[in-house]
Amino acid sequence: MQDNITKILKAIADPTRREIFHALVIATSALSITQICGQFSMSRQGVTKHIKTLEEVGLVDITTKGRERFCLADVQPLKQVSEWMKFYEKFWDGALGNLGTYLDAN
Amino acid sequence: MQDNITKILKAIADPTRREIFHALVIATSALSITQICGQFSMSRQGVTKHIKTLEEVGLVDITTKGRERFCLADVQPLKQVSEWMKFYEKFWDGALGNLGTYLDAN
DNA sequence: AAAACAAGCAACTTTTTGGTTGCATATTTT
DNA sequence: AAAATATGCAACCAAAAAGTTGCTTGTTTT
Repeated sequence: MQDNITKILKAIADPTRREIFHALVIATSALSITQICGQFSMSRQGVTKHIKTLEEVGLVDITTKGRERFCLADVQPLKQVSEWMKFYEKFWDGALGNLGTYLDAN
Repeated sequence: MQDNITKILKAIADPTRREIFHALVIATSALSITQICGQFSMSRQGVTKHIKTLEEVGLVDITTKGRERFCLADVQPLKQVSEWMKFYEKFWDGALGNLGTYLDAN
């Protein structure tokens, strides 16, 4: 299909998914699907789908406990984004950042 | 419409756009639309569209010179992504985000 | 055992996105 | 001035994504 960094970027490119992810990161404990859905105005299935795509890229881990499924955020995949950006950070301070800085540094 | 960070993330979530952006960042000078298109197998209009969305979020600056339009990469917008991620970097080292806390608590 | 609850699956609709082709316009070049 | 070049614009198409609703399955609770 597509490469990993693309999938991760697509996952966080959606505002609802960023909200869900954020809610999970700041949560003091794992949240069940229903608990998460309760925080959004859209349908349960809509939220569930978003959680699923987050899970697929590893930004959310899910553990089943009885009839409930508890979600936890995992920031690890973001490292790949960070890694991708690292190259461009070299150009942070060049006014319009093109090669100059890069050549100097290498 | 949508907020800025969302637009920037969507822009870089597409692999072709990341390629175009990268080509511009490492270019020694501004590249014309045709020069950029030459590097891709898809149609000129396809590439042009991608360049346009990159321009809309500020990742590419364009200057017209006669009948040509020259493109330069601008990494600045990526700072917003970096900024967004900063919050989550705090959790970089918790093995699985807050899973530890969760397991301990049960 | 029946009712209530948590959640998944599947089908379907709408919108967005990635990509195409054809045509128009302005600028060079010959 | 005619031909060639660089590009934009608009319409169109196909595939993917976002979101909905209805039904099913398993687990608790009463």
